[in-house]
Amino acid sequence: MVGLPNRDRKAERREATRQEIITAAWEIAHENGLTSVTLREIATRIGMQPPSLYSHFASKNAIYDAMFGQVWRDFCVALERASASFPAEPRGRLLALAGFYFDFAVSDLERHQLMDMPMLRDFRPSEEAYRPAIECYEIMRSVLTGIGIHRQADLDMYTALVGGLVNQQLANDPGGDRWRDLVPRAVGLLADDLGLPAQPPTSRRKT
Amino acid sequence: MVGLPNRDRKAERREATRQEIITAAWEIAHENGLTSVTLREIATRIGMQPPSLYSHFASKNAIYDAMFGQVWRDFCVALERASASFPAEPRGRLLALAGFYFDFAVSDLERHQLMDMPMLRDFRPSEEAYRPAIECYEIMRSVLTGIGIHRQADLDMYTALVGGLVNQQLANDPGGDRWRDLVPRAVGLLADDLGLPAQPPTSRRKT
DNA sequence: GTCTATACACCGATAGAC
DNA sequence: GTCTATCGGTGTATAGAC
Repeated sequence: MVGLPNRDRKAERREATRQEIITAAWEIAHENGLTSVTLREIATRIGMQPPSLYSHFASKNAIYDAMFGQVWRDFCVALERASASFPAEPRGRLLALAGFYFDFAVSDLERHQLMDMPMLRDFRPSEEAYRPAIECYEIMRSVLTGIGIHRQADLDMYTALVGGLVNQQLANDPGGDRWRDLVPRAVGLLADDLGLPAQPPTSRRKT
Repeated sequence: MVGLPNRDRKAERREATRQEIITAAWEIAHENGLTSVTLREIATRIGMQPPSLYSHFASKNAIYDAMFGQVWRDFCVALERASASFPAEPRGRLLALAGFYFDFAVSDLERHQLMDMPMLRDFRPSEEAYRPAIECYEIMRSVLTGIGIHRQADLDMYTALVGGLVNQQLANDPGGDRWRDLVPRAVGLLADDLGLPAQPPTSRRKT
């Protein structure tokens, strides 16, 4: 009896090639900047002719789109995993969330530009690629809600604060710690403003 | 006696043409984005052939350079003029400075991108064009110093805070007020943290 | 100083053979 | 699915006539 193969080798090979293309695109982005990704250069790196890429992606923007979706999925997974270990205590939890986002964003400029900045003039993520981004935002919001941060104005203040630190770090001290070191202080300011309960003294023996 | 003309009409005409070019470049930047400025399009708008622009600027980046220098000079003048009317009282003065910068930055996205963001891949301002930017920074710093803000970490916190609000406003609510409305609150937080004296009650009759 | 003509190096995308 | 060949377009910049 001739059944269907239980592994679709063809589909696997196809997916592997798509990944090769995306990986090469990230390589170029990291070396020469996000806007320097070209079909020619991708093709050269993976040993193809440029037109062959159209067998796997409908256009150059479709490649950006796949990159966008993937990094947001990555962030989603990393955030969900990390948030399980965040402290339960509100201030510690807020600081952990801010620090996690800061470190993730700052560790890869081009990724940050694709995820959070409108750098590519005529690229708009498809609805499908945007879905993980929304999912991510919901996870972050649920963490903040759990701390007691509900009002939109408070969320806006939080995003401006953390985003501002990230941008200054990337723009003025890439690879350094100048604004990273300000994260606890900035989060503390916000926590005071929001009236979060003061952090309990750490590892005090029971009295 | 044949003297030198007291007005150099030729030089004046030349300067006027340079200005025409720069103005056209800003027009394009505002309509289609900073990176969409091309020599072809500039030439078309002022009724020239593209190569003719090289009689006035050595390269496309030289045009960006002139734009960069000019907007920073404009900001310098505006800031110096406005700061004369800032309140003397520290908290009011800090808020006035932050508000002034916020409004200036937010009122023109492309100008902000040229002044404060590294958007143009292979454009680095010349030393001459950068000079007004430094002068500006010194004016801002002197205002902050006058309030009692000296430490680098405090200045860094200020720039991150205000810059963060600006970026969120431009990215997520262009033309709106969502983050503009948070400026007083954010500045208040920072003022508290720095221990600035509390603002006196406004327009209290003398007692 | 402005023009015409052109060089040169790219780019994304398509057609059609194999 | 990959190739070759090519199209039609972008862009900056230079040479030389006027």
